[in-house]
Amino acid sequence: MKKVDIDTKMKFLHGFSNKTRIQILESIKEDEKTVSQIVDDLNGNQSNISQHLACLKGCGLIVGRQDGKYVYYRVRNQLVRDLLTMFDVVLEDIENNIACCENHLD
Amino acid sequence: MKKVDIDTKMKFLHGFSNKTRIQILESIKEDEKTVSQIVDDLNGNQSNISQHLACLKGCGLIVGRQDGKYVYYRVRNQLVRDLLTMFDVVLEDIENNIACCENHLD
DNA sequence: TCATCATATTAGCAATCACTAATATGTGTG
DNA sequence: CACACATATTAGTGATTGCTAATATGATGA
Repeated sequence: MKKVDIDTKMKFLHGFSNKTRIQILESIKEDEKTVSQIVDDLNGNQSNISQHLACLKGCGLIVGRQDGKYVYYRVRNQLVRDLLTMFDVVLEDIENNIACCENHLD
Repeated sequence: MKKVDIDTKMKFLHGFSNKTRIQILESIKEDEKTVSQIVDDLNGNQSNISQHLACLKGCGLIVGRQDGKYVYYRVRNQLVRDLLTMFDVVLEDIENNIACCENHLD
């Protein structure tokens, strides 16, 4: 495995550090969507969503393609999808672990 | 897979959103270390590192154990370790992908 | 070409975050 | 007990981030 530059890595990870961005990623995890579909989906503000889409694109997490007057965004590839799934897996595991190890005190 | 609350998830992901925290995680990914060892490792400030350790503990990513006058921290479990590895794998893949798809312009 | 719809960009402000310095707590040892 | 060392906590400040509203760009179709 090639060594990864820490600043590049932080730029990449920054994509996951905001609730709206995570919601966007989840919204388009399985199928591509237009900006307006995403805005509807999240009940969000067009400008705000558009900014976050630009951010996610900059992080390399999503890609967009123009089709007529619409722009479709999707998660870049299967690995990114796997990573999103892994978040849930690890978090669930941690929650169980914390629950079972610390509730002695109740 | 149980459904994961989005705010809990954000709290968890927040752990990965800062360079110092990522460096701490990498520093203790394989073996546990005392706070001062980590401070040395990162060439950091004791107060600052201590705050980030508290944050990472709050995120559920690391655990600490006191041994005499030292506190040893380690990554919570293998799944978290796997997630850290996966960051590198996915990022490397993305970098290659971007490199090969966008350098036509040069 | 003009009007309309989809998306992107910009500016300004409020909220959050990370850092430093100072101080407090806690633990072992003479 | 008193001192030294390891770690945690607090307060204050500067920097970064996210949001909204307004505006700009770009594409379609009458």
